[in-house]
Amino acid sequence: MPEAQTRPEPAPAGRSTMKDVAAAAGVGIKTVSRVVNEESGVTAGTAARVRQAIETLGYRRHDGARLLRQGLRTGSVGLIIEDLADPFYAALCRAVEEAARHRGSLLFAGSSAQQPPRERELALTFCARRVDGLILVPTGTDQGYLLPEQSAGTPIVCVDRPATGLVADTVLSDNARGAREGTEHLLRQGHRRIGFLGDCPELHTAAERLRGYRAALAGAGLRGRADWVAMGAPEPARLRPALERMLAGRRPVTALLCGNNRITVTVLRELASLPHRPALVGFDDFELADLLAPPVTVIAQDPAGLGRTAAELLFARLAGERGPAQRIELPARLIPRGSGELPAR
Amino acid sequence: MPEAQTRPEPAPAGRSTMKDVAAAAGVGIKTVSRVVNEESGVTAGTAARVRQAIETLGYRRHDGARLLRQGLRTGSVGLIIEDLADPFYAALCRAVEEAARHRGSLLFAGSSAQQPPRERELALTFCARRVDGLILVPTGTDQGYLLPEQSAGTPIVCVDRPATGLVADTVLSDNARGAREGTEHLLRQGHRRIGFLGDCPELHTAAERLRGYRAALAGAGLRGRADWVAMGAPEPARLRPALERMLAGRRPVTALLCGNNRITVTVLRELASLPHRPALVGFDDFELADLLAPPVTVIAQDPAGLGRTAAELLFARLAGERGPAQRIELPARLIPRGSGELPAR
DNA sequence: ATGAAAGCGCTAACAT
DNA sequence: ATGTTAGCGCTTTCAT
Repeated sequence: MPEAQTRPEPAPAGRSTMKDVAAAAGVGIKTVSRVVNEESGVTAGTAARVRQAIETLGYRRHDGARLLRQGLRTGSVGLIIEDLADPFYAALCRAVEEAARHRGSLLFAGSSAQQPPRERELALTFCARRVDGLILVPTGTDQGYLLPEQSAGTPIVCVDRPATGLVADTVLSDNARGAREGTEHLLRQGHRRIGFLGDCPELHTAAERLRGYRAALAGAGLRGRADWVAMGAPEPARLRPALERMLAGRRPVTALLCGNNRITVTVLRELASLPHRPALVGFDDFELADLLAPPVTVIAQDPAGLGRTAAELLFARLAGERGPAQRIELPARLIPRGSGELPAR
Repeated sequence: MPEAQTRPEPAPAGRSTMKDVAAAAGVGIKTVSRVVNEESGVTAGTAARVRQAIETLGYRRHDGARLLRQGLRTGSVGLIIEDLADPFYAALCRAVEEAARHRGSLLFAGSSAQQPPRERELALTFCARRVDGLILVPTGTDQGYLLPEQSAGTPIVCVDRPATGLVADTVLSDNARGAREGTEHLLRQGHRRIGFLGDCPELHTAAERLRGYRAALAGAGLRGRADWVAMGAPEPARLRPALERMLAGRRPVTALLCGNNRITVTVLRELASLPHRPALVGFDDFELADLLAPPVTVIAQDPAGLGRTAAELLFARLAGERGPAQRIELPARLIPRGSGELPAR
C-alpha cells in the first residue's frame, strides 16, 4: 500500500548520506552505492529495501564527492562572455549549453562586463572548481594568467576574439571579409564616399572590420578620407557628432558602414529624423531589422555557430585531440534588405 | 632575481595537490593550507618558500575538495529558464548572475526549452551538485519532484510563473494588471472592438493576461466576443488566420492586444502589408520598438527586476530567513509610443 | 610556528 | 551477494 501515508515522512532537514541510507536499510554502505549507481550484484529484495530508505530519507547522491573520488572529469564547462544579456552572446551561450548538454556537461556561465579583472577572476574561479574546460571571449589585453591552467591540462577555447599571450583554439567570424563585402556592396550601388563608424580600434573585431572596409576601398581604387572613419566607444554622445561631421560639408558621405549592432542602432535613431538618409549596412544582424523602414541591410554573423564550433573544439580536446591550436573563421554573410541598396544620389 | 628564468618551469601535466606543494617546499601540508588561505602563523620565510613552490608547480586550490570538507555552502546557484538565448530570459539571467556575484556565488545556467523532463533533469542535477539554491522558471505542470530537495534544505524560488505542487517563494510580473491597463488604454482611444492574441492558455502568464483583458472590457461595460480572442502557440501558421478572422467581416476589431513578444513580432510582420492598420499594444517590450513605424506601444515587464528580486529572495533564505513563502508581483508598465494611440476610425 | 591524524561523502579495490 | 578499508584533496582538531 504505497499510498497509505498521505504524506511521506517529512524528510529531516539537512542532507542524508549513503551512511544514513545504509543504516536505515540495514545494509552496508557499498550496497547503497551499488543500488544508487545501478550496479549489478544486489538482490531484488535488498535493492527494494535500499530504495525505500532512499525515498524515505529523500537521499540524493552528492556528485561533488563522487567526482572528487573518481578524480577524472567534473562534467562541467565554464563560459565567459561579455554579457549574458546581450542577444549576440546569449545566442552563443545557448549553443554552448546545447553542446555541453549532449556530452553530459553542465554550464558555469559568467559575464566579464568588459572588465579584464572580472574575466580573470571568473576564469580562475572556474578552474578552481575544476571545470573540464573553458570557453572564453577574451576581454583583457593579456590572457597569460591562464598559462598554468592550460599546462595543468584544462583546455581553453577562445571565441569571437583571439587571446593574447596564450596559444589556444580560437573561433572567430571572418570580420575583415564581412566588412569588405559590405563595403563592396555599397560600392556596387554607386557609392564613392562611404563612412565607417566602428568600435574602439583596440578591439580585434573592430580593427579587422576597419581593415576590411579599407581593403574594399583600395580594391576599388579609392583613397578613403580620414574623416570618413570614426572609431571609438559606441556612445550616442560620441557617435552623434561623428555622424554629423560625415554628413555635413560640401562632400558628405552617401553611405555608412556601421561596425556593430549598438552602433547601428544608435545611428538609426539619429538618422530617423533626417530628410535624406544615406545608405546603410550594419555589421551584426538583429531582430526586426526587416521591419524597419527601410529594412536594414546587414552583415550577419552566426553567434550560435561560433558557440557550437567552440564547444566542438573543446570537447574534441577533452576526447584526446592533440594537434596544434586551431583557428577557425566562420563566414559573415551579407543580407540585403533595403537600407544598403539605396542609391547614391 | 625572479625574472632570471625566461620561462617558468613548464608545469607538469595534471593538477598538483597540496601534498605536492608541501613536498616541494619541504613543509607540512597544513602549512601550505595556511599560506593558500592566508591564515596567520606562518613565518615570512616559510611562506615565501611555499609560494615559490606553488608558482613552480602551477598549483591551484581544488575548491570542490575544500567545499566537501567544509560541508556548508558550495557558493553556487542554479538557474533554469526557458531559453538562455531569449532576450527576456537573458536579461533575467544576467540580473541573477550579478546578484550571485555580489554574494560570491557562481551560476549554473540551463534552458528547459519548455520541456518538463529537461527542467526536471536540470534541477535535480543541480541539486546533486549541491547548489546552494535554485531559481526556476517552471515549465512542467508539476514541480512536486522538488519537494525532497526543498525539505533537504535547498531553497527554491520560482520566477515568471508559479510552481505547481510546490510551495515556494515566487516572483511574477503583474500580468493581469498589465493586460488590463493595456486594454484600458485602447478603450480610452475610443476602441470598442479589441482583439486579444495570446499564448497557450495553459501558461499562467497567458491566462492572467487574458483575465486582465476581459476585466478591462467588463469594466467598460462591454461584452467581449469569443472570436476576438485567439489563444495558442505563437506560430505564424496559427496567428495569420486568427488575425485575418478578426480583421475581416462587417465588424472587424479596430485594435489588438498581443499577449507576448513573439506574437507581437509575428503580428507586426503580417500587418506590415495592410493599408489600414489596427491600433496595437504588445505585452513585453523589445529593442527597436521605438524605431518601427508607427513606434510600438507596449506593456513592459522588468526582466532584470524579476531576476534580481528572485535572487534577493533566494539569498535571504540562505541568510536564514524563515517566514512563509512569499509571492511578489512586479508592476508591468505601459509605454505609449504610437501604435497604441491610433484612433478607432 | 608547525605538523600529524581524522574525516567530508563518495567509490575502487579488495575481502568475505 | 555483501561488506570493509583506504583514499580523492582538502580543512579541522589537536599535538608539539
